[in-house]
Amino acid sequence: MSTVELFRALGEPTRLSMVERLSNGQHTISSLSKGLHITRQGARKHLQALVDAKIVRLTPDGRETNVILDRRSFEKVKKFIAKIELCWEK
Amino acid sequence: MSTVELFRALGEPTRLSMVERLSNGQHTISSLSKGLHITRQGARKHLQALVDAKIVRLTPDGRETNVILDRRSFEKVKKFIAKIELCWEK
DNA sequence: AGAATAGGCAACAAAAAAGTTGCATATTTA
DNA sequence: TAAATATGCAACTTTTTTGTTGCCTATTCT
Repeated sequence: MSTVELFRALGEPTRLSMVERLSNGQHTISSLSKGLHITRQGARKHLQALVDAKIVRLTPDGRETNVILDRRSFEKVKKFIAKIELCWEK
Repeated sequence: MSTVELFRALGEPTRLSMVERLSNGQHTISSLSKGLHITRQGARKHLQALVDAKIVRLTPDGRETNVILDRRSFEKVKKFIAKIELCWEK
C-alpha cells in the first residue's frame, strides 16, 4: 500500500486507537470492537480500512478471527519521514 | 496538534505531495498551488489543513506568502511509531 | 438440539471533506 | 497610474467517509 493510504488509515481516531490497543496485546475482531462508541459493524468498517492499508492482518480461527498488527507498515512510515528529513538537510 | 490530526493531514495525495515538494525547496502559496489539477482556492484549503496540523507555517512577505515546513511535526510522528514498536516488543 | 457468540453483507442516512465559482483587497511592475 | 500578480473569504455543489439498521450464516457451549 502507498504511503498516503497508510497515513489516511491512521488519520482517524477510532482506527488509531485500534492500532494502539493492538500494540498492547492480542485481539479478536469483537474484542477490538468493544469499548468504542459505535456499533460492531461500524468498527468492522474501520478495521477493514486497516486491513486494506496492510496495517493489520486477519487470521480466522474457528468462530472468531484474530487481528494481527503488521509492523512492516511502520517501516514504510519511518522511511517516508527519513526521506523528508534528508531533503530538508540543505 | 494531536497525532491523529497529523496523520489525517498527511493522508491525502495533494497534501502529501505538497509536503514532499516543500522538502525539496522553498515555496510561496502560489508556486505550491501550481501543477496540481485543482484550482488555487482548492489548493489553498489543503494548505490550510497542513497549517492547522502545524506541519507548515506561513510567513507573509509583501504581496506573497512563504510556506515553511515545520520539522517538529515529524518528530511527533516518529515518537508515535517508536511507542507502538516498543509495546510490540513483548 | 437450542441458545449464545462471532462474524458477514448490503442498503441507507448523516456528516465531513473536497473542489468550484465569484468577488474583493493589497502589493508590485510596467 | 493602470495592469498584473498574490492572496483572501464565503457560498454552494459534489463526493467520500462514517455510522446505522436489518438480516443472514457458522461455530461453540450447555
